[in-house]
Formats: sequence, C-alpha cells, structure tokens
Amino acid sequence: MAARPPRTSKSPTSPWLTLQSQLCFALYSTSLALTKQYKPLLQPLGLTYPQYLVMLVLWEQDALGVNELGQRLFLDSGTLTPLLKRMEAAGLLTRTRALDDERRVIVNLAPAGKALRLRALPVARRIAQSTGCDTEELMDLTRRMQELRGHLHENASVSAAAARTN
Amino acid sequence: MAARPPRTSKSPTSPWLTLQSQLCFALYSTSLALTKQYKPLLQPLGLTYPQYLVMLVLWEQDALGVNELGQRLFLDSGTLTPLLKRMEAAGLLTRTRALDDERRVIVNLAPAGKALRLRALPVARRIAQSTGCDTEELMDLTRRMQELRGHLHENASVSAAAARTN
DNA sequence: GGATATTTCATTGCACGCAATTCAATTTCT
DNA sequence: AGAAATTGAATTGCGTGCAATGAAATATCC
Repeated sequence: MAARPPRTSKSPTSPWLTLQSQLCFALYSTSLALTKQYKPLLQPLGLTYPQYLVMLVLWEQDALGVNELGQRLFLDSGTLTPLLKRMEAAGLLTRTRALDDERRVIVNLAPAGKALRLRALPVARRIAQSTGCDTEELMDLTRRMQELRGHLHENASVSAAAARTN
Repeated sequence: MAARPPRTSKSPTSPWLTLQSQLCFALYSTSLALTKQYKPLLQPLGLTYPQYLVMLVLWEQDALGVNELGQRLFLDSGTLTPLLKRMEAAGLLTRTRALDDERRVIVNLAPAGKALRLRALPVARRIAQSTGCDTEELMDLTRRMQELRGHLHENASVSAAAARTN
C-alpha cells in the first residue's frame, strides 16, 4: 500500500487541507454528478438542467420578472438572460416588457412550455430512485442543505456590507 | 404550517415537482454559494476554485497524470487540459510527457505551486467558519454527500453498461 | 421641474463542465 | 511483424455562472 506521510512532522494542519476539502468538494462533485444524472432524462424534453429549474419555477408561478426568477434560483441576469433567450427561441416561453415599468421583462410560459410539464413529471421520481436514498434521507439532506445555503448567503451579505463601508 | 396540496385532485404528483426538486436544487444552489465564498479567499492566491482543487490533490501527491487527477476530481481531460494549461502559464506547475508512455502527461508542482501551500492553509478553516456548522455536522454532511455521490456514479456506470449492450 | 440616484435588464469577457471528435502512442490479436 | 483495437490528451462546440460594465427607465431629492 502507499506509505502514509508521518503525522508528527512538517504539516500538522494538513488534515484541514484534505479532510476539510471534502466538505466543499463533496458538495461540488456530488452536485455535478446529480446534474449529469438529469441530462439523459431532460435531453428528450430539449432542456438543460438550469432550464429545467426555470420551468419548475414557472410551472409553480407564471409571469415572473427576470429578477424574481433570479431570486428564486439564486442566479443573476448575466446567467438568466441568455438562458431565457434560448428557451424563448425554443418556443417554451415569451419575454415581454412590462407595460407599467419598461425596465422589467416578464417571462410567460408559452403553450409548448405548459405542455412540457406532463412529460417532466416522471423525471424527479426517477432521479430520486437513482440516489438510492429513502424519502426521509432525501428530505433531511435537503433541509440541511437549505440551512447551509442560508448561512452562506447570510455571510455573503455581511461581507458585501463590510466591503461597502470601506 | 403550510397547507399541503390535496392528494386527490388535479396534480397528485405535483409535490414531486417542487419538494423533490429541492434535493437537486438545494445541492446545486448550495454548491454554487459555497464556491462563491471561496472566490475572495482564492483571488489573492491567483486561483479559481477548480484550480484550488487541483492544487489540493497535488499537495497531497505530486507527479500525477491527467487521468489520475481526473479520477480524483471526477473531471475529464476536456475540463482539465485548458485548466492545467492556465496553471502552467501562471507558473504553478509543469506538464511533461511521460518518458515510458508518450501518451501520458505528468503534472508536477513548480516551486511557486509548492510555495502557495502555506498561503492556502487558512482558506479551508475560514470557509468552515462561514458555514456556521460545527465540525461534527460538517463531517456528517461530507460523509453522506460521498455516499450519495457513490450511488450516483454506480448508477451512471450501470446506465453506461446498459447503453453499451444496445 | 430638473438633476441625481437607483433599479432593471442586457452585454461582455473569462473560466469552467462535458459530450463528441480527433490524433498519436501503445497494446492486443493473429 | 502487421492490422486492429484501445488508451490518453487535446480540441471543438455549446451552455452555463458570474463579475463588471452599460444603458434605459423610473424614483428621489432639491
């Protein structure tokens, strides 16, 4: 087997650079692996994973502005604008300026976008199966991810505020 | 608490399209948020987050091939090759063809890359702080992410094998 | 009312991820 | 040994993410 470097000398903080990397890295690599699982299921629907997320939001509530979409998905206009344009070109949705405030762009589901919902229904269940986790585990993990995300966003706001006072 | 949509009418599978979306989406958005936390810490080191991951691997074991790096990081040459070239241009590492097998490219840490380790040591700890979780929670989450990733990769192998027999 | 500030989206530039393809080097088969 | 298959990187093309900037519309201040 491979020789382990001696614990006593040289790099006592090393565990933080490997084990600790695993919190971030585990999340990063697992997220990528999960997205990859979606690909073959979404391909027949003509959707990428972020586009699927947009559809999930719109199926819940239609006629949202770009910023409202962004708040729900934690994405900004730099990501969403080209993505929405592609989805518009695919006939899934429409983008129209709001009449009362011409800065805002309202995203509406097109008929093809509404129709896609039925074909998308089985996707989530099949993914849940491929995780190999039971529902309880999935819900627990989800809740804790949301908490962690909350902490991180909180922290980011504080940093941004601190930077603003410089 | 929030009212649950009735199971009997209209869209009985709807919960799967929202609550279930949260397993994947929670992971996805949390991973992005975590990467964003790294950015200001890695910027002074001249590293992006994936580049930081490469350095973590090389600090543990130097002189790896591109494929070995890829196996550890779950990334392929399409991602790694341009990334490694940028890091080579930055003077962090060298890329040399293996003498015994000219197909293989060996990645070695350059002096500047080795020196960077000291400055990278505090990063992981600061991230751990900003998660707001204690060490136990971090370790538990990490372990379960790794298990989930294992399931997904397993599943992907099976799918690939099935596709191969078609 | 008019200058100023803010809001909202769009654009640009850069760095991933990854599927698909290409190309050279090596291994395997016969 | 020679042909065929395999392996390992590199390349290409596309779709994100995101910081930074721009531009237009609206809100605020005086």
